[in-house]
Amino acid sequence: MKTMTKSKGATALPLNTILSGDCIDAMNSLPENSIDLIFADPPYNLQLKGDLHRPDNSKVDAVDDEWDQFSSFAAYDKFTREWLTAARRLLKPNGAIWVIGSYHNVFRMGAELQNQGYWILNDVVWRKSNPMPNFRGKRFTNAHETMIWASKSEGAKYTFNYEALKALNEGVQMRSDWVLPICTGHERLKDENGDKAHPTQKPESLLHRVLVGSTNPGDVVLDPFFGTGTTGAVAKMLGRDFIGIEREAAYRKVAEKRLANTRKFDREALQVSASKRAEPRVPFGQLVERGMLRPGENLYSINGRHKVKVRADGTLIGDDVKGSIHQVGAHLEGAPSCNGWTYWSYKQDGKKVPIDVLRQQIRAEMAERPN
Amino acid sequence: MKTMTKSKGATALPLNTILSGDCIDAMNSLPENSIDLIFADPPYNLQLKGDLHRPDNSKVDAVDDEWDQFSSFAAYDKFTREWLTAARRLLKPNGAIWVIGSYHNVFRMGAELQNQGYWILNDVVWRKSNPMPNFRGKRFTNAHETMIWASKSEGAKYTFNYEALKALNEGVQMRSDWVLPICTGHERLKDENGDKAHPTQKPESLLHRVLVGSTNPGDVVLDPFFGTGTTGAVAKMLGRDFIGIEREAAYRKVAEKRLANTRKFDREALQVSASKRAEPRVPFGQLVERGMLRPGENLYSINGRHKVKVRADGTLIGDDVKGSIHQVGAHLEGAPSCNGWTYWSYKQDGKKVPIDVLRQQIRAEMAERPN
DNA sequence: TTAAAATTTGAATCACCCG
DNA sequence: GCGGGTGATTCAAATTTTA
Repeated sequence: MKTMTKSKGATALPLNTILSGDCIDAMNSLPENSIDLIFADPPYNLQLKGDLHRPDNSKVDAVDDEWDQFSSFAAYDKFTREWLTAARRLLKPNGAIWVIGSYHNVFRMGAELQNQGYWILNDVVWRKSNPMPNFRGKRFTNAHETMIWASKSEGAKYTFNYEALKALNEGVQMRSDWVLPICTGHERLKDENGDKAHPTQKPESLLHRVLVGSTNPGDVVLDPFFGTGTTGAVAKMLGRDFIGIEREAAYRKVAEKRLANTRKFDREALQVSASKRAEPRVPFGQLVERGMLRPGENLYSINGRHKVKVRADGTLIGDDVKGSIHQVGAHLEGAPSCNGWTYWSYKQDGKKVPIDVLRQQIRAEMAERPN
Repeated sequence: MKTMTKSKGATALPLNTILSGDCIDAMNSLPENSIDLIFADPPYNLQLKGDLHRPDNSKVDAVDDEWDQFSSFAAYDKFTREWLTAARRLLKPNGAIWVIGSYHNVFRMGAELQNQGYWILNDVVWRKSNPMPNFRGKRFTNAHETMIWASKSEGAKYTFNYEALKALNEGVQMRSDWVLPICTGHERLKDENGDKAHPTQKPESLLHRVLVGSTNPGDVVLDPFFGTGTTGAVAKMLGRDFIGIEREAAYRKVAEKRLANTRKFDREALQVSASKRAEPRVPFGQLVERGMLRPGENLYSINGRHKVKVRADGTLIGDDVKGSIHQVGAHLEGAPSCNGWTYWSYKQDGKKVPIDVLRQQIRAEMAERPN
């Protein structure tokens, strides 16, 4: 499945592969403005002091790997500054980034994102339904992690599949707090000894929501701290291309095997609920041109308080106002704006019918006979 | 109720009073190592641009007060550095601080806390049960704010009333995410015109949990951004002493009146703080995200007459229909409504199993570990 | 008087295309 | 790049009004 396509000038993107080595060097080897989304789960700089034991004296298998050790905040900040700089260079102008962390590192990442000109869109809380309890009763159960979602710069046109996320949430808009279980059971990858292959493997459900919400099929997703490849696996399932970067050979090996066993969902399943904004624009005048409404015909406001006349050029005229369906509606309601399509009705057989019904008819025809 | 006690050397603490003026000057006028807990709700530096209207065209009453305006991140950082420095000087060696903020400012506060040698104990997420929605469908509903709880330094013996919090949480240890409603109704203070007295009044339930958890009766609690005095009111109710600092005379006036009407150990108010637990809603999309059902998988109607496919966003697609599990079921049966949970089954080992079984599984998980 | 329906409101970095 | 026109967009809870 490895591919080298979507070349940008002289350099091609190593799509659907895992690069080895230092993530900053690897990122700098890729062409600028070439990535749609970055998901980054960097070392958390945990600063654990000594071992932690449960009440039964069993030892907690803490994250004490060498890669998570930084000598100081300054060292961690330098690392953060460098990889975020490399990441920003890679992003397309309308690309975006997600970073995930805990209170140990997320404030430093968030501040650095802002310092570099990234524009924060949301912070999203992953609320774990089954976190590890606080065994000593000295603090609150650490039951969440924080993600930051940011565009490359202020004003960028980031991807946000609002309707798809709303559908995922059964018709209510998605909030900034996501309740999802941690990665356990069959999904949790094991090494040859049967121990967990990676200490902080993220659940696929988390990446599913991130990728459905902020990418489209065919987008290129980069994960500079690939680990055992959750980002790549979910990207592949969802029909996105991925690039992983991972320093540790053991993690790369587990990820390669995982990806080989991952299958893309079928095409139909990848279609998601689309926004109305994606529908083709229909000028109101077309209803008049097509004879669906006649010049001189009356339109009635949704609240029944206003009556206006259609003119031959597709504008409306009322007692003291004329203009487009939107302008006249806004003026009559004293509102800053008005969607004329849903505001006005015409009379058919004595009954009021919203003019939006006529727009639907035209759109249906367009779908049948494109052009 | 004003008192001047607990003198420290030559300087006495102005207990249970509201100091006027700039919070940094006021803090510097107080004796060092004298405060048990600081709760700080500083300006968030929202940087709002134009107006925002709801879909019904009503205008959102934005937080555009002069006190929330900063010229740059650098200016905001300088402000943060200065007040956190002054605050740290005031704290007793075993004292602690809480700060609250949103993604606009909380990362900068968190980083500065760490830089100054404060030791972060938890970040706590206030999940709002009734947040303002995202009206334009451009981002996730901003449904939470973040609090950081930190001791004066690493190794300090901070106060944590584990058992009291566990009791507040129906016998389960308190987690780092708190579901509480925003401040509305009778609790929301009004000015002479009947408008809200302060744009960002915090709910007493939030402060109740903070003060029960991290102070003891008789402790001195300082709030350098006192506003309309929620911290003071809850402190008084709980038998803690408070010191407030507030720049705006209008807020001080409202707070003084509020405090005069507040009584210690107000049973009724304590009841209010107990949060209601609602029946958990499980969106169908979560079954897809969690991998319990896979995009592309078939669902079968209870009568065996219909077969549809699951999509990645948790909607269904049939021959000529798509939508939620409920919408598609209703359409296929020609019914006005349909409970998709009981209407659809999936196949497991060749046998049809109602999807409601999967919902029961998730509900069971949630019931095991409530909140 | 009571229940139901309608209205109000909340720390918000909240369009996009075309000429 | 700028200005103007089109037209898409909300959830929970408290309060007020209507039936």
